[in-house]
Amino acid sequence: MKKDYQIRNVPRMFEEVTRQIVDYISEGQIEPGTKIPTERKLSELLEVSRSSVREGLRILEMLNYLESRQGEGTFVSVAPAFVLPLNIIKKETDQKELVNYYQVAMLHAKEIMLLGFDQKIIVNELDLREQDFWYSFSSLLNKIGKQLKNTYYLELWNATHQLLTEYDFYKSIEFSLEFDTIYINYRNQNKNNIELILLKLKEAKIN
Amino acid sequence: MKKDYQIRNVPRMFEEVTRQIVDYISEGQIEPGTKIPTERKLSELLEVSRSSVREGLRILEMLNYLESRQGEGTFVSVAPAFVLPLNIIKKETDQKELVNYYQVAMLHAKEIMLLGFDQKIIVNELDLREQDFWYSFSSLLNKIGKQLKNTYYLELWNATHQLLTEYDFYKSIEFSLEFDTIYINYRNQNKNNIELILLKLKEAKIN
DNA sequence: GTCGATTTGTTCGTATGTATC
DNA sequence: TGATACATACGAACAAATCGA
Repeated sequence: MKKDYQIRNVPRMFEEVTRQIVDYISEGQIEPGTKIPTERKLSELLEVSRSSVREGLRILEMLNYLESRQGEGTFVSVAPAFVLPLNIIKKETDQKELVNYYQVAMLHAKEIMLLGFDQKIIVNELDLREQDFWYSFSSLLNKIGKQLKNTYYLELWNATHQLLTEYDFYKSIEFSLEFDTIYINYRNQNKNNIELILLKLKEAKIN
Repeated sequence: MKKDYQIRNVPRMFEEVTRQIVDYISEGQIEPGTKIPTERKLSELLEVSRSSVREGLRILEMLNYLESRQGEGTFVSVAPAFVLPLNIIKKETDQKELVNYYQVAMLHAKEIMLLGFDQKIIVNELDLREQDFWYSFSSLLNKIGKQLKNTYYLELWNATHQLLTEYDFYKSIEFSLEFDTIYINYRNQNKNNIELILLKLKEAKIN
């Protein structure tokens, strides 16, 4: 008699711990930066061993709910809506995976700019002459994206962009485009031009 | 002299453990389902304590690189490209967050269908008369998305869709649409119709 | 600048629960 | 039933970092 109809039916201590701590934070409306009880206190409060508490804390730390610092304590931080495993575990990766992330990034870049038009979001004071294309582009997207009702498009952009930067992906893209071209087209509300540019960028040749 | 220019400069054991295990898996091209050495063996091999090994394993388990089963062992599994913290830690959530995820989901649904057109992906044998709209819709997207060069759009759809289902979000959407409408329009390659339908769905009223 | 208290990081030994044969 | 292998869990101890008196 197999029980292949049920997976992970046994809850484990550390899962309970993560649940409790998340509840503690969200119910208590604890602000980011606030210190939470020490591992030993949590161990007493939740009536589990310190080891189990630590396993739970690891999970929350990795999801960016918390940050632990030796000698100081454990602090609440701002959890992202999306986590990219590659951002946590730096491993060897083939170009194909990165291209996939790149296309997702560009999809969200496009959505951010188009929604920026619709919601008439104006971006001023962008002086990035010294910076490279992708840095500037990301700055623009952040200025727009933060003002959108839905900030998840931007979150996904930032998560993928960070990954692509750390894996040094952009250098392998063949394209010739000044950032100003994008910036000016956005300010002039040339929707069609922007769509065209972003499409070309998305379909750019990768070395 | 403060060292605020550097965060997390001290690597911790469990981080080293995760890195090593990931390397072990990817370099050895270990197939999903394969058993990895026991915690005690890993502890000896990596020359760290059992607790540290376990903290590392927790991380990889949560990112779906691994799965541990008591009494059996720890097994390699297929890691996703995106992780949604809400899918791991079930906590109370306000509707606003879910709407954000919903819009991201719809963005990717649209991308999957449009790319499905371009790449002339044909979907047959879809008999879902007994199922509800979202189940059928997701089935269609999966049939198309799996055949795309870039499967990350589908991954993001599935991750968000799973979340929305578990949080029982769809019942709060006001819309009246038969799945057949979408299916027929896709088969007839009515690109404009599809775009229109998906836009309406994305902008649907939420209760 | 030193000392002591606090707190996380890490290790080890032991006991228990679960699956397989 | 028993034996073995393995993950789960606990608690005590010590190391290392931080902070304030």
